[in-house]
Formats: sequence, structure tokens, C-alpha cells
Amino acid sequence: MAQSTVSTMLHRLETRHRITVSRIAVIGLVASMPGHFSVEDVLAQSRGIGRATVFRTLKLLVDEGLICRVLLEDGRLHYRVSHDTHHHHLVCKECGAVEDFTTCDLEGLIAGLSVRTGFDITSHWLEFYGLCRTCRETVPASRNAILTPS
Amino acid sequence: MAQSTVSTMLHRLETRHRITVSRIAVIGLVASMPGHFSVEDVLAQSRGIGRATVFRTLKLLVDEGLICRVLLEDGRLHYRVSHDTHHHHLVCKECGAVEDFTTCDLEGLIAGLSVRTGFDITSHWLEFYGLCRTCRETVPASRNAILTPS
DNA sequence: ATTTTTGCAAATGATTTGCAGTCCC
DNA sequence: GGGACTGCAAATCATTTGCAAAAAT
Repeated sequence: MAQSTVSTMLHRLETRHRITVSRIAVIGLVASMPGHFSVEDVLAQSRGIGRATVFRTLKLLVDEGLICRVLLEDGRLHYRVSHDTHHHHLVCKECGAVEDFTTCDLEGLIAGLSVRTGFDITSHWLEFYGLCRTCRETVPASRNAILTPS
Repeated sequence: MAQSTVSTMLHRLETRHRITVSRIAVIGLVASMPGHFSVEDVLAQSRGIGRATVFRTLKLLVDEGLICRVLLEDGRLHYRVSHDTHHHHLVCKECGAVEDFTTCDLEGLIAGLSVRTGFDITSHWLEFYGLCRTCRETVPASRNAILTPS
């Protein structure tokens, strides 16, 4: 699974960029991460690869759409291997599990807003937070802080 | 307008915190900002107030709900005087104008997702980006890059 | 009088940059 | 061979912290 992810990513990269030892290593790390990860997570395992190269490679992967950014509830940005083109995330606040979902029925809302405000709406951020099935049963009900980021 | 904002904010603060010269100054700056602003924007005008105090005060204002975070398309966080409790932003990519909107008809989407994934969804980030009416007429149509952040 | 808040300067942390050397195609 | 890429270390930028002095209630 991770292996096929790696070859897919490399294949998608080779058209416009060079395949190098460092890039293969970073992509390997990225593909081996469970769920979402920070730059720090990658750096921690990237022995022998320059810090700058890790940053540069991650940026490259984002630009090429091979990984996507995951916005955490507190505003931090994590990354994640991208599976679909347009999708959103549902992040568990407790264990960090992420579910992707592609249905984002915002068309109606967008249409209404466009008319009302005169904006030409071209993109959006949408992320949901909550507790996954497992954590729901584990986490004490008392800790039900409702922090709405936006 | 800005003045009344200042007194409202001070009044809401005095219950649980001390009103100090620095806080009045920071709140004055915040209230005078056109639209959304970065910490940097405040720091740039905060002569005589310690850097740390500016950070601490902004954090305090966020915690008290007096200002809110605005997520920019590229992931940067800005701030903005908060007018409603639960609302979202519509940000112009060109001039930075912000419209608030409170109707976020996500209930249906949330309900469906909850059932499908087993998540208990408690909060969300939702921000829209586009061109405001004015910029729509100014910006060349060729520059219609569709960058979907998430 | 007591507790909170402040300013400062140093510490920390994250990301970028300049550049000579190296590697890929 | 030549441009793309790398590692390194230093530079930059953003944010936090420790602490003694100052200010608020």
C-alpha cells in the first residue's frame, strides 16, 4: 500500500521534476506516516537529509497536489497524502484520526452568498472536528468543550 | 464607531481582568484596523508596548471572544474584531475585504456525515475566498486561478 | 497589601536563504 | 555539460518565557 503510494507519487513527479535520492526518501517517509503529520514529524525521521530539503520537498508535493494540508482546530497546519482532488477532512480531536469526505453540499450556500454579497466565490476551507466512534466511547462525557474556531 | 468598539471591549474585559494602559492601547489599535490584521500589523504600531504584551493581549482577546481568527487562503491566521458569536468569513483575495455571514447551513451535511462516519462532530472551520464586487470589475479575468486549499 | 500585568532581553522554534558542491538527465 | 537539486550553516522571522519592577484593585 505504502509502496504503491510511493511509486505513484514518484511517477507523478518525474514529468516536471527530477527524481533524487532525497526526494525518494522524503516521499517514503510521507507515505509511511499514519494519518496526518507535521513537518516536524518528517524531520524527526529524515536522517542524512538536510532540513531545508525536507521543507522544499514538502512544498513541492503540496504544489503538485500529492499531499494536502490539514487544518487543525487550533490553526496549525499538518499534511496528509492526498487521495482525491477535492475533499475535506473530519478530524478526531482525541486520536487524530482523519476521515475524508468529498460531498460538500455548499453549492446552495455559495449561490446565496454570491447574490447577497456580490462576491465571486472561488474557493473555500472546510474542516470538521469531533470525536471518532472509538474515542466517543472512551473519552469522559464531561470533556465536551465546544470550541468553534471560526 | 471605533470608540464604541473600544469601550465595549473594555467593558467586557473588566469583569475578569485588569484594565491597563497597555491593554487599552492594544484594543485601540485593534479597533482601528481596517478589516482583518496580523499580529505584525499591531506590533508595527505599538510603540512603547512590549512585544510580549501585544501577543498576550491578543491571545486574551481571542479567549474572551472579543476578536476572532480569520484563516487566510494560504493558511496564515489573521484577526478581526468579533461582531457575532458564531459566524464565518468571506474574504476577498484581492483587496482583503471581509464579509461576515452567520447562516451556515451545514446541519444537513453534518448529520449525514455523523451517521456515515460515526463521528460526533462538535465544531468546524469554514471560510470562503473570492473576489468582492469591486475587485471583480478591476482584476483581469485571466487571473482566475482556482486554488482549493482543502 | 496583594495579585496581576508589564517590559525587557534572551530563549526557543520554525522556516528560509546563500552558496559551493553534487547529482540527474 | 548544464541546469536542477542538495546539504550545511547562518540568517530571518515569529512567538514564548523568566523575572524583577510597576501598576491595578
